Amino acid sequence: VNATGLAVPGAYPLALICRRGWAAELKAPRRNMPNPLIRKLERLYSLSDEEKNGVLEIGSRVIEIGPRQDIVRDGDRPSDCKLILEGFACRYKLMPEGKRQIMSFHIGGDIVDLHSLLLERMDYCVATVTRCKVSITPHQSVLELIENHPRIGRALWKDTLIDAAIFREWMASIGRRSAYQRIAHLMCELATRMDAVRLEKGSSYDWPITQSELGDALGLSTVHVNRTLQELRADGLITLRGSTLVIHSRERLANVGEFTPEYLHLASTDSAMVLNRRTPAMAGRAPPG
Amino acid sequence: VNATGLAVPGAYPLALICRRGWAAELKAPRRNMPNPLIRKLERLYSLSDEEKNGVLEIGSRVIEIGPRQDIVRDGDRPSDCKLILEGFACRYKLMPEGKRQIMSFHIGGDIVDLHSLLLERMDYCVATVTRCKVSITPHQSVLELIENHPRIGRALWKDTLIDAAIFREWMASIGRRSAYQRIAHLMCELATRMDAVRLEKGSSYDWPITQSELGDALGLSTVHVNRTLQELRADGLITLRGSTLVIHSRERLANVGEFTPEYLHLASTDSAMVLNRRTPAMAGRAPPG
DNA sequence: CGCCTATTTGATCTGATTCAAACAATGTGG
DNA sequence: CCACATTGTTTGAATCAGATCAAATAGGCG
Repeated sequence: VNATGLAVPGAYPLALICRRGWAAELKAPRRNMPNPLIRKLERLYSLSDEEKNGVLEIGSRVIEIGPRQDIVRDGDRPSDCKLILEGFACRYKLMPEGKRQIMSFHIGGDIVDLHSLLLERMDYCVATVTRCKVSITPHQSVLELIENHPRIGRALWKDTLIDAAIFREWMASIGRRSAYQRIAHLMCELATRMDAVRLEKGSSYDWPITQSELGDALGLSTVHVNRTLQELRADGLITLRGSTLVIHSRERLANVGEFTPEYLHLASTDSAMVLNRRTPAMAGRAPPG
Repeated sequence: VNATGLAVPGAYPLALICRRGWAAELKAPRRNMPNPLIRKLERLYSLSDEEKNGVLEIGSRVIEIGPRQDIVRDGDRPSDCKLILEGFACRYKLMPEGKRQIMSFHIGGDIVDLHSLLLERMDYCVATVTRCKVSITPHQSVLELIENHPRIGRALWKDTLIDAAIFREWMASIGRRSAYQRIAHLMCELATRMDAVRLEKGSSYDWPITQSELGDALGLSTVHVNRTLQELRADGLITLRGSTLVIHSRERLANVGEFTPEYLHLASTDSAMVLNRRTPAMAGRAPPG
């Protein structure tokens, strides 16, 4: 049952929120980890100390939510924003006849319903994929924060623009790439985004996404996802067992999936930043026909 | 040839821009028409006189661009924003092997590359569909404007959020609806948006989109679009001849395409509206839940 | 009129869906 | 620790929506 009082058929159960504490985690983080919102924002714009203090003063609370639970529902009118701290989540829409389209996957550092800050009514659902730790911040606090620190507002706006860029790339995938390419592309995207969070490039990744979720994300049937995954394995591109994905050659997989990271607008690809290389000369070029 | 100096194979020719005048059109509009940017913004938030004056002082220029010409290219780093005043435009991506995915269609009042205001590098192209009148405003001016009038920044942010909502709905269409439904859905969307601009609901619409463009927008082949259009005609849902679309029953077409207008977040569907209500005290605050 | 672009038609092929059932893994409670 | 339930993966067979290829029409326009 959502805010409108109507059941959403086929939706995941709504999360029973178990409160963990008020801001405690955020204000006194363990292991010298900076506040996750600050880390997120700093990947968009570097912040002044004053701005960072502004963020720290925000009253967020942290909750934990089990796997496959709805955090927000289509039609809801949330009064706070949710930031994923740990775990996997996704945004999706349910359509008549129970069809589902997953619109994006989210990992630590992603804000999943910033949409609701300016547009009151949700037009999609957000659900966890794995158990998640989620930080919840009242709209009121966010609005005050960006009122006092316009650059933070700018950073959040930028974040939603990157969101949109990812949607566009998915549209291209779903509309114009084969099943084989779509899966390869998605794997590259998520691997790249996970690399950006952990600040190093790996080849082994946490992959809690089921084949039916993959299908719903890529506009394919579960059966066909299964067979296509087998092809990818047979071609030596990946190993996927349990919930671990190993990418044997990132370059080959990217080639197959036509993946180029520009649309993610990671600092490293945009201009100056952390991660690895990238030849500026090649950036943004349409691949030669 | 784009900003990187490289040809984009398969792209439309880059617009040869014919300058029409500096701001003239915008400052002294004919027929008592308000400034189009103001009209656009007012559909998102109502503006104070001071804010309106701020908009009026902006130095925009108006240009005309012929049909099927690129306005901005993937990889470009524009230094201004483009607002469509008249005509049809679209955003698209080109992929290897010449495949194209159209991501959105645009009509008068739409800003097509607000993306570039905060993210320097374009990750998509913008092209005209028909001859267009386009207003061009330097980033610099827009940035100054929103610095002085934060609510205008908020309105623009909101606009990009609606953009993203439309992308999401398209993803759902392409990923999970049949060809028949996709076409019906797109027709409903555009009809609804055109109604919003002209402020009345009609049944006859300008439809300059070719079948091959339709296919590229919906992830279908031209041939299949053709046959599906014939089905829609045979079922008495539409008449499409020349560049005029007549929708015989909006309700039936919406049913077929599973179209509901909420995701467009038009003022009338979202409760917090523009023309009515709004007290100065509320300025900058989120609309009441 | 002739050129170019858009639409239409026909025939054929295939990537992907659907339905159904078996199998594997993981967890749960007794 | 096992029996059982649940959820996810795999397999096979039949079918279909939509793609592809190729060629014929129909419009629009200089």
